[in-house]
This record gives sequence, structure tokens and C-alpha cells, in this order.
Amino acid sequence: MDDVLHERVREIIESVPAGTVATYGDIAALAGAPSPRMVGAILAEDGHDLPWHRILRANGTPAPHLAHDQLERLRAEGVLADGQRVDLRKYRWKPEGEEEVEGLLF
DNA sequence: CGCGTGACGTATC
DNA sequence: AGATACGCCACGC
Repeated sequence: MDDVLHERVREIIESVPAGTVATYGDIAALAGAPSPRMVGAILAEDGHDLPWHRILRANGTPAPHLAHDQLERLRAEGVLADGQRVDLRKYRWKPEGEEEVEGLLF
């Protein structure tokens, strides 16, 4: 195994259902990542197969270079964004109990 | 081993 | 509302 963390992050992101979004910090916490930066780094490296468009920043705004594409993809899934910001309070993915327990304890 | 860089976060001004 | 500072950790040089 290259990196458990690597696999973990990918798994978490794949677990995010359509129409929902998660923040880098959430993914990092659920995956047990030391810092949210790793989430971005992993996505930049192996995020091609993952629904990266469902990952937003802490304030509900997507990455600068992807913002345009990201918001459009999200809109197609039912996640309406106010031109720039997404309603995290409404679309924020809430992890199911077993997922976080299984992940954190392992 | 130090330094810069990065799809980040929080605090502060 | 914007910009700045610091922390955080992996990766390349």
C-alpha cells in the first residue's frame, strides 16, 4: 500500500453522494489527514477519478481555477450556488456514524 | 537538511 | 469586503 491516507481520502470523497458537498477540512478530519492541505494535494494528484467537484473550501467557495467548472457540475447535481458560494449549511455532507467510527478507529 | 510550493484553515487587521 | 500571517504536512530541488 502506497499510503493508507491516500486511499482513505479517495474513499471518503467517493462516499460523498451526489447533490452534496464536503469541505477539505471535513475530508481531512474524516480521513484522519494531518492537514487539509493533503486533501488538495491528493486531489491534484489522483483526483481525476474522484468527484472532486463536490469538494469545496471551508467557506463554501470552490478552488479559484476550477470554480467555473465546479459550480456548473454541482448545479447539474442539484447544488445551486450563488454565483460564487454554495450553501454549505444546506448541501454539506453529513458523514454516517459508521463511516467516521470505522475510519477513525480502523 | 533547508526552502519553496500547493485544489487549505483559522485568526487578525 | 479584501489582504496578511502563521500553521500544517507532503514533495521536489
